[in-house]
Amino acid sequence: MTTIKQVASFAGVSVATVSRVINETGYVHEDTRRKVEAAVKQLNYKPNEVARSLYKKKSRLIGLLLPDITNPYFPLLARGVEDRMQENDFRIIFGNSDEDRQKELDYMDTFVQNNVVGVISSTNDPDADCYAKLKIPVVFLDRTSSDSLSVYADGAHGGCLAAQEMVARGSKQITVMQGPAHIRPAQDRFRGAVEELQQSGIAYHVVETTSFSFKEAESWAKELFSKYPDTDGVIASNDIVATAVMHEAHRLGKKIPDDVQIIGFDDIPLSSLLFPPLSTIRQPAYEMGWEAAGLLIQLIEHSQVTKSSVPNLHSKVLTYSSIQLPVKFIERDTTRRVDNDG
Amino acid sequence: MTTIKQVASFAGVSVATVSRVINETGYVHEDTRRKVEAAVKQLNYKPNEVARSLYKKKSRLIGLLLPDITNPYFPLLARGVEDRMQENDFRIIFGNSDEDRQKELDYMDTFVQNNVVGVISSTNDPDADCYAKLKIPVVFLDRTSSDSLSVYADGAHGGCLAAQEMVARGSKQITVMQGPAHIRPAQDRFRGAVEELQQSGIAYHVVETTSFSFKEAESWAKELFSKYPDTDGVIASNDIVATAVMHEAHRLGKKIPDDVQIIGFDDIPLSSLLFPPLSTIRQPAYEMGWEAAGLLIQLIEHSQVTKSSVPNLHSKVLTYSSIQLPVKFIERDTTRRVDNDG
DNA sequence: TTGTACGCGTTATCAC
DNA sequence: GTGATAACGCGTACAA
Repeated sequence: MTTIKQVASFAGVSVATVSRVINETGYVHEDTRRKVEAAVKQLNYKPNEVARSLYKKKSRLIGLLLPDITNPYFPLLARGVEDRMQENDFRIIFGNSDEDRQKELDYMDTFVQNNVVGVISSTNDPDADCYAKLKIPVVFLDRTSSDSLSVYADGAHGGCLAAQEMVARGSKQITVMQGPAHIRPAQDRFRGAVEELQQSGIAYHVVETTSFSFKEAESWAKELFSKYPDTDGVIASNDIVATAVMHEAHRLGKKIPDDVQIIGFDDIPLSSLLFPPLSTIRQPAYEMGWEAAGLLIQLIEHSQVTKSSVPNLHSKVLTYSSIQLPVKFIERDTTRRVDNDG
Repeated sequence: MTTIKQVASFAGVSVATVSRVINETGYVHEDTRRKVEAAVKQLNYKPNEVARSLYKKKSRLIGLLLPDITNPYFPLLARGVEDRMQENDFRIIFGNSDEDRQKELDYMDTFVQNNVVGVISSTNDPDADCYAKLKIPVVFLDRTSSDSLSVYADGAHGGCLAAQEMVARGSKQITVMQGPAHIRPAQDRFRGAVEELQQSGIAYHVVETTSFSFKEAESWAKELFSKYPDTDGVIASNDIVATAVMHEAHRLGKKIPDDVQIIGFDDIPLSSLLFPPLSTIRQPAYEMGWEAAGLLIQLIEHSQVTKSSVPNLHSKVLTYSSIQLPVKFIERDTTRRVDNDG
């Protein structure tokens, strides 16, 4: 690897001068600049990011922590983050937390040990110590915290929407699957749905679930139809769970959507490929990742930032706020057309 | 962030001593060790990886380059890599290449600029200059190169298997979808299938495809059934394409598997969730990632490595070789039971 | 306009 | 056993 020193001697100047042309800082004679640039090109010199990072105490790296990239919801988020970071010349140190506290801590440690300039995390506990102690900006993705900046979808409204659409399409005996208790967004959408149902005075049951794994979802689906056989509408906690419900309905010979309507949540790529294609509440996952990255970049670039909760009106300071993205009902074929209302 | 210097003065020793106890190198009196350890704990000292990396010219980072994490085949690979790396205290700088040469180069550059100690890449051109020039070990994942170490699945055999199973289940008019020309594994499985078909003397047609995107796959599926309406068996280039074929067959009112059998490739999580669940050739993606990471770690740890192609029998040297993992036919419901052969 | 010299936090090589 | 100290590659005062 060529160093700045080699470039310097090759160009017959000092390292300081090379540094100046590289970073476009300070004066440098046109001729010297050309010599240096020639040397850089010829030696194919690329500055050593590690040395830079050590000196400046900041790198071009950001940390990205997601629960599990294997869960089809997260790759979209990751891609949104990556694309925007890439465009802005930031690179990503990536890790899966498995919602495991220890792994989360380990990753946060190595993030700071590697001088990352910011982190994006999808954690269940945004108020955890490891984030509070951080001296670099953090953006929570798909999760919310009152104290920190977040990018998330409007889960409550999503749940509400699901309930409305289902009721509008004639379901009278609705069962709502309640997602894992420790996952905030799952609870938000659950509450949204339940509140809407209560207001409309529609009968509903609740089935509790404790994970988003398909295997387990299958057994909750069985439980659902055995406990509440009259169910004619299911609001699932996400698309994976909805898929399990579809399978079970299928197995029981129930017609979808005639006997039972199903609405999922997320709109993962899978959803449109099912038979019948799944109606669902779409979270704009890619955009969420994209926005989170954008927000973090802003935070990084204007380091002294005031959070919107405490706007400082006396000094010219940029204020940033959390971003809530809208969700949307995606009508496909596990719900009846509104015309056909029963 | 606490530095080694602060730990040193806190413990009343020199930085050298602290370094010794941290790295367990050289002698250090039991009492001193305890003092230092206490200081480390109290100050919550974590060595600065960047400084380490600068001095040693090697980090605990590896580069992982995948075409597109949004393609459901890749998260499994990524997770396999991540899990094994995590266990061995390596972290990952991750990027999507989109099969784009420039992005690939950019990522490789930043990998070396950040002193990564190894890279795992799923590239279409393992013989590219940027890999040859690398002074650190590389493992190609899901792709092969004669000159370099790879971890991949036996695509040719997979294609052959698909053809065998399809023929054994009575399809007489088989159409094979040929995957993108620039993607080696796709061509391998295609060739495997075609060779097997030729040997068995079975009639077959070929439909060319140029990507793995579902949108485009839909039009090829249409092309398939309009050009070759008698097709009673489809060997798809992967599960996404197979799904598109299922959709089209569905639309045309063809019964699966009675009128037409379909076999996919990969066994992505989606496949088992379709209706009917998709029969496919399973690539052990997670294991592939896991193995690639393992191989790379070996390479990193015994830096002077002889590739298996040139075994050096005269000196005690470890030799490594590429790893080919077996594929497997996963019988689900888009193929008929063998008993029911037509 | 340019060069010298120091420091960023570590590790390793010496002396002591 | 332990402690100075010179690197690692870069950026920036400061001097020239």
